[in-house]
Amino acid sequence: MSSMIENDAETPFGKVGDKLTLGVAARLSRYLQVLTQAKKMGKETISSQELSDYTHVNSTQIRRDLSGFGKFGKRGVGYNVDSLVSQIRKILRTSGQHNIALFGAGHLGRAIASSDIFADHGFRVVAIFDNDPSKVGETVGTHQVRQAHDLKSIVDEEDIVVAVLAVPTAAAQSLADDLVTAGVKIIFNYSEALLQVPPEVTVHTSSPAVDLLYALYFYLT
Amino acid sequence: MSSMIENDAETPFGKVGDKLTLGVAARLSRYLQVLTQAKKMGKETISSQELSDYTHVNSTQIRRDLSGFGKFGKRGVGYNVDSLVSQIRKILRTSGQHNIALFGAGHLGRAIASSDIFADHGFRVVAIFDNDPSKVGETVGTHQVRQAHDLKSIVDEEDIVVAVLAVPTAAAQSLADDLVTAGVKIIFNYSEALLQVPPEVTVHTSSPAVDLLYALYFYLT
DNA sequence: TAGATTGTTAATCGATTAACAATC
DNA sequence: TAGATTGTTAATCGATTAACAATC
Repeated sequence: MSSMIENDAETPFGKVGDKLTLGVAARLSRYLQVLTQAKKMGKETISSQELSDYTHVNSTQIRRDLSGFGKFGKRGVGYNVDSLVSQIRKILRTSGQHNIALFGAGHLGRAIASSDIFADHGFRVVAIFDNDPSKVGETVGTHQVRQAHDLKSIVDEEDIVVAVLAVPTAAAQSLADDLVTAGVKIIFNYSEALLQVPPEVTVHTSSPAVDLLYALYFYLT
Repeated sequence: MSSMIENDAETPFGKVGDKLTLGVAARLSRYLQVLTQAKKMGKETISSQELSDYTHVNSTQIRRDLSGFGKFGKRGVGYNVDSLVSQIRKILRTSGQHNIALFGAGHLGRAIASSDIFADHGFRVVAIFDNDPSKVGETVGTHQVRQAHDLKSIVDEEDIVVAVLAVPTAAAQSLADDLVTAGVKIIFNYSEALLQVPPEVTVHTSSPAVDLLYALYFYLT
């Protein structure tokens, strides 16, 4: 009945002790993205080759990554989309619900609030903030825009783990400071500020242009 | 005067023949992102350790990546931000201007059109399209929203390399088909569709939630 | 059965890192 | 000079891949 892998004296591939290596965790996340999309499109089964086409990860590596955690596939058939989604969620320990606070009720904030991208992966926007008095009180999605004061009590009450910053670059650092004080551990930064945070806080800065540069390089060569 | 690296019999690190390896190209792109932000903030010099703090890439590796192309740094001082930006752009062959067509004039499209994220890296939005008649003709940024017909002639005339899709998921695949026909080679997909394209076309699907899952894993463990 | 696709091995290749001399 | 930081080496470690038996 155990879906855990025994920890022998030898470390299994792709893992260091209990933790996944960076590479494996990143790839599993990508598989999850494609699987979630595939599920929405009604696909019931997917092969490692199809996953490879969408993720650009070699199909052997996909099978290898997955087989390290169990025999999830059926030879001659492929992987069941539904069950693979829940297996990977288990491995990544992200099966639960995670609460997000969204900062900034401009175009980007509204786009995020009305999108499924976070909801599909178990992230729920529980509060939207903006410091522009003309926006406070407006309804965005199912939330009313609030002013961002007394962050600490809101973060505690709503059990907020992640803050998404869709604010102007000039406002980002001071907001980040407040968030750190309030105890937020993961900041998802859509602004162009280089955020300074203590080591226990993770900042992920969105960078579509960087992704494009990368794609362009391989197009140009 | 040559800024090129000689191609000896032995392959230099991080390169396969003429081309960068995937890893090096990805990391150089990330350095560029941080450098561009640092430049905006008025920073003139940056050390490999600082770059490491912002990119989470080991500082030795950063020095190694860079030193493969020349001696860009100054011992005891660090790297000049401006000159490193132009060196990396040269290496990635993305010094020039690249034209983008943006599809979708909703919240996300407007957020993209009014942002500097693409402009800062030499990408210029040259046209915005939407099939909603009520949006056609509206002004977004400096452009008027157009209807997306006769794509081929627009792509040719405006020399469009990249299409950015900020359209509803249901509309994405048929638009992608039209773009492929029109000769677009890179599609940046913000929808949740799993796009099917021929092998010569690159699709990059934006996935903030996946990035979050990944960050969350390391927070939870 | 025949065809397809997984799970796994074994070999190779590239990434990563600590350490330190060079030098600004 | 003293302190800082680069450029580079050498060793290790993890990622990648082709190939194929197992089996659905």
